[in-house]
Amino acid sequence: MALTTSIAAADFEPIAPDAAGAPLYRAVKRSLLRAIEAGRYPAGGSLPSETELASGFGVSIGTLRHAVDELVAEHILVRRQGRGTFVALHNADRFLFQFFHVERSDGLREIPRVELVAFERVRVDEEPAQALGLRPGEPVIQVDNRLMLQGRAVVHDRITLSALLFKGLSEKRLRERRSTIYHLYQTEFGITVTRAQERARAVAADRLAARLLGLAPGVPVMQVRRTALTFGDKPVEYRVSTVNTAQHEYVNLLSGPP
Amino acid sequence: MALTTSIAAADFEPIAPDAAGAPLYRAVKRSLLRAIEAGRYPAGGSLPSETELASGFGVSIGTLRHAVDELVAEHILVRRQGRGTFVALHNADRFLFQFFHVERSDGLREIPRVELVAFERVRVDEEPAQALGLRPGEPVIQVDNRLMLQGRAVVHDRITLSALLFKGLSEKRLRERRSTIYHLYQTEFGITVTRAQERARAVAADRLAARLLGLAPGVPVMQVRRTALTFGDKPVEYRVSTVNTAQHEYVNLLSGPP
DNA sequence: CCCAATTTGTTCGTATGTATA
DNA sequence: TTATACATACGAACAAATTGG
Repeated sequence: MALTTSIAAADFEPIAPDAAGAPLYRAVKRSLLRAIEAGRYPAGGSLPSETELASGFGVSIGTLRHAVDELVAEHILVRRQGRGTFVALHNADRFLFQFFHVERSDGLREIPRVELVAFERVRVDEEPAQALGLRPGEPVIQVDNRLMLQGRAVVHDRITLSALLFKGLSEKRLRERRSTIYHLYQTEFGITVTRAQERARAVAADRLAARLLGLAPGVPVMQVRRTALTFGDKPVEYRVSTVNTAQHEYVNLLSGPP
Repeated sequence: MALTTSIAAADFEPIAPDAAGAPLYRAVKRSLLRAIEAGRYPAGGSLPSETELASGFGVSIGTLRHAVDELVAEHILVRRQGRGTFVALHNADRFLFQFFHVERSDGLREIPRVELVAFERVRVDEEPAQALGLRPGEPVIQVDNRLMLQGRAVVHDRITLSALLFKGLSEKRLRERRSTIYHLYQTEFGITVTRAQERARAVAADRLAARLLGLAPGVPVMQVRRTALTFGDKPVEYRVSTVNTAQHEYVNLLSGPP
């Protein structure tokens, strides 16, 4: 016999229209999203079944599915026929390549080997402060990584994270992680990166980049500034990547108009 | 009284399952896509109503909507409540910015002023030939544009088009176009660009770029190679953009995992 | 190996609301 | 105002995938 206890009361906030005349499925979607943001369901965890959710919200199965459809389209939920609906998990290489855009000029994609070059706790500079919505001088964690492809140093990443948001992050935990750093954010800190914005320029390699990438200073390199966002477009990571594009390229796939 | 003539027979190929066990709405989607590709409905033109299409295909309204939903998500169709369903039109500035990614470092977006620098009919080189799926030496049209932002030359584009595909394209028609070049492709040649792939590198400015952008040769610039695709991922345009990123940046918005 | 229970996926049909011409 | 078109919401039935006995 299946339990038919109320779901809505305990796990979700009551559904209320977003605005006058707003569709019902949007209210359901918002309630689901709030529950996920609040960590009510851990990343990778399963939600109640569609029939349970629908009856819990007091809506039809079709309306519930419409709401879940949109969350699936936004990559926040994942559906698996016969198993259930899950909070999206960023465990695989698939996720890596969603945000890692460097590949060899001939099109070869490889998983980069990451070398941690430096791990520091510092006060935040003007530029990352603005990107992360912090006041200059607030404590941040600054990580320098070197990414190797085909045994060659191709990318230098300088990552800036709010020390408050990533309380307890240590060099050890960073070194000992399996999988990607975004997977670490998600599993260890409950922070899911949903989107990112990147701005790229061509610059002459500075001394640090030249040394780490084995280049002559002044050689043209690509500099990519990335702000990674979580739910509600809240910034959680600022990253400056310096890419040696002598043998590699920065790849971008565009789709049609929105 | 509304006409209830059969739609499917005249306008669409009969729906047949893609494969054993493939869902019905996919077959409907494919048939719709074929009709659009074939130019059965011009860009910007309206499709028959959902009820007409559904009865024409012999499926329920819900199944028809599911098929159209996917085409809308892929930006191939546009729905307007109370008006109808239309083949997506690339008329607006909105479309321009879908493929134009350069903006000022402070975030200012501006519509570029385009100067046609050269228009030539030549035999295609190795690189654009491969991108366009042509044999080296086939006739192509080569267009050189200079893009001005805030009165400054910021981008040089070299565009390569198959002379066969764009038969009748002249310098005059190119100069006299309103709107974007992709809009011209669509309205004058029936070619709709749906997606594009870009590969970027940092390079030292060559003499041509230096002259056109008013730079010293050797200055770092971004070089973006773009292949623009139409339905069925058929390549229709190859473009090499050289960007002076001294005051401007190349912007890219990423969404979550697929 | 098969069966049964569970869960999502697909398809159908109907009714009503909202926007447009 | 009226007719038409898409948007939302409801409910039902069966298919397909998964899991566990």
